[in-house]
Amino acid sequence: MARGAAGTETRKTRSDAVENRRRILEVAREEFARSGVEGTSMHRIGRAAGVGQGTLYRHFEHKGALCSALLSEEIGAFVGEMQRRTEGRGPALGRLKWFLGWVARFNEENGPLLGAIRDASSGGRRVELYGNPFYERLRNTVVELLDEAVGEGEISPELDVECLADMFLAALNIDLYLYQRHQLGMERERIMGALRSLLDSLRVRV
Amino acid sequence: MARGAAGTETRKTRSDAVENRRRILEVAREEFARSGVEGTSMHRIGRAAGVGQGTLYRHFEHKGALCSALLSEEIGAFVGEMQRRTEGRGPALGRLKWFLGWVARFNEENGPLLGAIRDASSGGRRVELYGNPFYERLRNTVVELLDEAVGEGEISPELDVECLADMFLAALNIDLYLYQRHQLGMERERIMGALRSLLDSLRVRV
DNA sequence: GAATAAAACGGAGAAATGTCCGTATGTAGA
DNA sequence: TCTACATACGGACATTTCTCCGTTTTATTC
Repeated sequence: MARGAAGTETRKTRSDAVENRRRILEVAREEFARSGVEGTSMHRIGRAAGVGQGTLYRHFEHKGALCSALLSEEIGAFVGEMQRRTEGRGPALGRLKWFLGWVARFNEENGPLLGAIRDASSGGRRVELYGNPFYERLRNTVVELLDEAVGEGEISPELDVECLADMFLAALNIDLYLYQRHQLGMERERIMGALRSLLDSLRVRV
Repeated sequence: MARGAAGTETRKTRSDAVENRRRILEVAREEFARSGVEGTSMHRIGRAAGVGQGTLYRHFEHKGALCSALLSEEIGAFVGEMQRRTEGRGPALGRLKWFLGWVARFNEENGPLLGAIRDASSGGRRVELYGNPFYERLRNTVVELLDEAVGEGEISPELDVECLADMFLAALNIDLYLYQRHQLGMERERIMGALRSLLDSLRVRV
């Protein structure tokens, strides 16, 4: 406790560690694409990346964390694009519908991967569906749009927009979505239709 | 294919199998209570019940299935009571609100257990949130109540009640519920308030 | 009651996840 | 460049879930 006034003395990350982390992600992406998340063992990822188990787990606490890191990369672009396009103008409720449709399409495309990822964790370390940066951004967008809708007098100011935002997103929850699509055989358009009708019913009638 | 006209010839289940199944459930309930779901291995359950792994897995395909079976027992009474009390009369939408409130209260009481159970499975065999008998019954009840509401002219006949039923239940999804309660610090009454306002907005205005 | 075949049992072991700790290596200061 | 040590590496291993298959038991038929 003698040196470094702030006590936040920090050493540059070792270059081999940086490189290893990069290679693990690269290899994992390939292997997951080839054999699926389930079908790819952590052991194999380690070997393919040329690192031992200790190293692998030093970088990613568990398989779910590795999946999350991978998904984060994929998601980045999606969220950016999406948020930019919801900033347009026009009735906020209309933009919210469009936004939720986009989320449904994302489910459609990444459903299998998301499902696999959600299944991939064990030992109580499942990938969190809520409370991660991705969900926060989705949630914020919905809240903002609902707020705008309130501001524009489209919907009642008495509504609890925070809570409703969660509920609209829950309607597109990946677990439910997969169940409706594959177990119940509903089409995406049907699901979106129901959700839209719910949004429309919020409208204040003159 | 000579005997048994209907071809549904069936043999009485072996008594040892019946007894083993019963004992496995009994032991599992105890061990889970003592050490938690996570902290109890299938191995241990087998030993404590006096059966081998093969037998254990013959009765319950995977740990999640055992959890489900256990939960089903707990749930039985709950669902019966619930369904009986929703058969009363009065406006269907009001009864639906009451019913969903009941589900929320169930979440409140069994949340930690449900969460633990949901985490407990591995190898892609997690406890299914959808498509199990419990969910089916919840879903059916909501669908029936919505249908009644349509019949009584409370809500529009154009609504997709099947799909909406899933969405209302999704609003009380255990994962979301736990997140709202503990991460976001929302009270149960707040959550129910938002859900009720959503239901009210469905009303056809005169 | 004995024969028979279907059903269930048991436990070794395959395969996966995640931990531990002795060893190696890169970074910073002299 | 040399030294010191924080940091990262590696792989054996403990633990767990679930499978496989030879053996045993039970219900049924005669």
